Amino acid sequence: MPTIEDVARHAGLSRTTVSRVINDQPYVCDEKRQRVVGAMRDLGYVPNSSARRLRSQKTETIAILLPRITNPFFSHMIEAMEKKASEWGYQVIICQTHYSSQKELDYLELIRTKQVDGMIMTSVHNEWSAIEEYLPSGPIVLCNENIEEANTSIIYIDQQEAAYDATTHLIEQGCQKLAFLSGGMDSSISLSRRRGFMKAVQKHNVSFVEHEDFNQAVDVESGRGIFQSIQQEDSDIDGIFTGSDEVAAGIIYEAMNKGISIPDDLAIVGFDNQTISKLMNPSITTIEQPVVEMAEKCVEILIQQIEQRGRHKREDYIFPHTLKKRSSTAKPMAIPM
Amino acid sequence: MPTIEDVARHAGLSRTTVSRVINDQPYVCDEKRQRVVGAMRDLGYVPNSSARRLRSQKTETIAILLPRITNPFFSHMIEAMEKKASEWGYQVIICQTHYSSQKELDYLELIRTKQVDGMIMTSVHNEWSAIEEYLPSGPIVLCNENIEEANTSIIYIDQQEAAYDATTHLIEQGCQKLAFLSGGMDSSISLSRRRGFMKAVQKHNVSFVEHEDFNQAVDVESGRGIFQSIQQEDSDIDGIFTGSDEVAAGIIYEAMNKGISIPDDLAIVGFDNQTISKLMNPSITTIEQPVVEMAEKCVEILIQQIEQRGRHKREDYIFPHTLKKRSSTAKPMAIPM
DNA sequence: TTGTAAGCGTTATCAC
DNA sequence: GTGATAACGCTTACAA
Repeated sequence: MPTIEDVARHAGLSRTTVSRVINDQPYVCDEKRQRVVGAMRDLGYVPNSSARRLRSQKTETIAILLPRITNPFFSHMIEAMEKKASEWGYQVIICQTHYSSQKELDYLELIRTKQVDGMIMTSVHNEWSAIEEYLPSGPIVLCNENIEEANTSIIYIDQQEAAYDATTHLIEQGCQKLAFLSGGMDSSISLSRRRGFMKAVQKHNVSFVEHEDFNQAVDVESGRGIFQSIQQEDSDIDGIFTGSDEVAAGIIYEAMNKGISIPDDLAIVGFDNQTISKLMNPSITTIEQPVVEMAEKCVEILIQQIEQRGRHKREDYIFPHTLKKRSSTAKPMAIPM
Repeated sequence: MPTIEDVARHAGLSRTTVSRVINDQPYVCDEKRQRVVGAMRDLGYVPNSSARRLRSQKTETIAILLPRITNPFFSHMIEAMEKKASEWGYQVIICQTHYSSQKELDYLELIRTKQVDGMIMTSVHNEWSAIEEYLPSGPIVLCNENIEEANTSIIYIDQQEAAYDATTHLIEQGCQKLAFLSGGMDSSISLSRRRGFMKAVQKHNVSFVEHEDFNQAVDVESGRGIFQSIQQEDSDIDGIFTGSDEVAAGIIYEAMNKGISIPDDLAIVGFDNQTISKLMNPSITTIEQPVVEMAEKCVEILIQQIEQRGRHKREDYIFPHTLKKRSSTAKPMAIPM
């Protein structure tokens, strides 16, 4: 591997001049510039990026923390983030926490050890106070979760309002007894959605059922399991807010197998407007988030913070959501309210 | 940010000794080891990884090239790769080529500029001769595509055999006129599958239809489009090999809308055994690949090559595939053969 | 406009 | 056991 020194010697010039050419700086006359370019080509020179990083204290790399990339919501988000980052000349390191707070901390070390210039967290599994410790090492921007105490910029949709809209829709369709599913008791997202659900339920004075495993609804399998337990123990539930298209798909799949009619016997709302929500039969009513726009905004903000240096105060970017009404809630004799 | 020098001063020792402690080397007495550890803690020291990279000529990072991460086949593959790499202490950079040969070359530069120690390519959009140029810079392992000329290790399933099995299954179910869909004329995967399809068709002397846009079948939308064109121009086709569960889902979706019965009027085979193939109604007959095992093997081989240095000769790792028979091909009056 | 030289933070070599 | 010292390959004051 030739170094800048080799190029300089080959061109009969100094390292400085070569460096200037590499970095497109002025103060090199055309003739020498050509000589350098020629020498680089002759030797097949490429700048060593480790050396550049050490010298310039920049990595042009960002880390994205997420639970699992196979969740389509996150894979769409990452797709857009990587694309945007790449346009700005940044690399993306992917960090799957698999819902572990320890792995989250391990990955946060990347910013302390200067392996990345900045970080995006799409989920948060530690107390904010623990994450805050890393802020002095470089910018961290949140995308998706809205942590109240967080003193850094955040991108999200109004989860409470979204859940309220979805729940109200179920009620408008004539549901009398609801269930609220979520992917965990502790996440900021689940908490907000629960608030929205409760607000709608209380406003319209509709009853609802709670159950331990309603808070473990994360994928198709858990959706299937929950349907079975509902059928055995709470078969009078006639409307479910799932918080996930995959969970909704699992429930619908199992319901069809058992001959339960969706939406007549049971109406269901998903979340995220994933491909599957359109393809299922019946198709799934769901909440759409502008993932791509959120992802792009997030990368822009992060890179801007990286390039400006210094500490940045919190700014909230709240994106709009949309209720996509489809067959899984289209009760024939819905009562207009 | 404290440096090793600061720690050394704080502990009243030399950089060397501190370095020995950091790297768990012998020849440091217990007392001084403790002093160093204490100093590191006091100062909140973390080793600077850019400096380490420069010094050791290693990045502990690998790049994974893929078309788009939103394709579930690839997101499952990446999930497993990242997990495995992380177990070995390696970072993963994600590189989406979006099917562009130029972007592929851009990302290959990562290995020349020593930003990564090695590389996994899950798709190939350049001539092998172009990619070969990068081999001297570091190991590149292929996972998924089987390039004949490639002089590097490869992991794949026998695509020809898989397509042959799927096509034979369609024929066994009584299909008389088939169609072969693929995601592009030029990829090694499409070519192998086409060979397998042709082999089955010729062996059983069944007819088939060719059409320009049958080679542009990449996602749900193109599946829908192709169904429409088939219905207009080739409505006597009664069996389709799609090469993709998403395309199959698109066709089924559209067929249901148009009142065409699957599999009675039209049987369909997908590929990859994605979540959606089980959930669609009718469920999709498909070919399963052991993605996770392939991904893990691939990372192991790559890391092994990285840590052994030197040039490695090609080895082929061929994984088994399985035909998952489901409703989309379950013709009631199938003729056993 | 060009070159000299001093680091960036580590680790490896060698002498003590 | 321990500690100077010289790289690793690059950028950037500062001098010329």
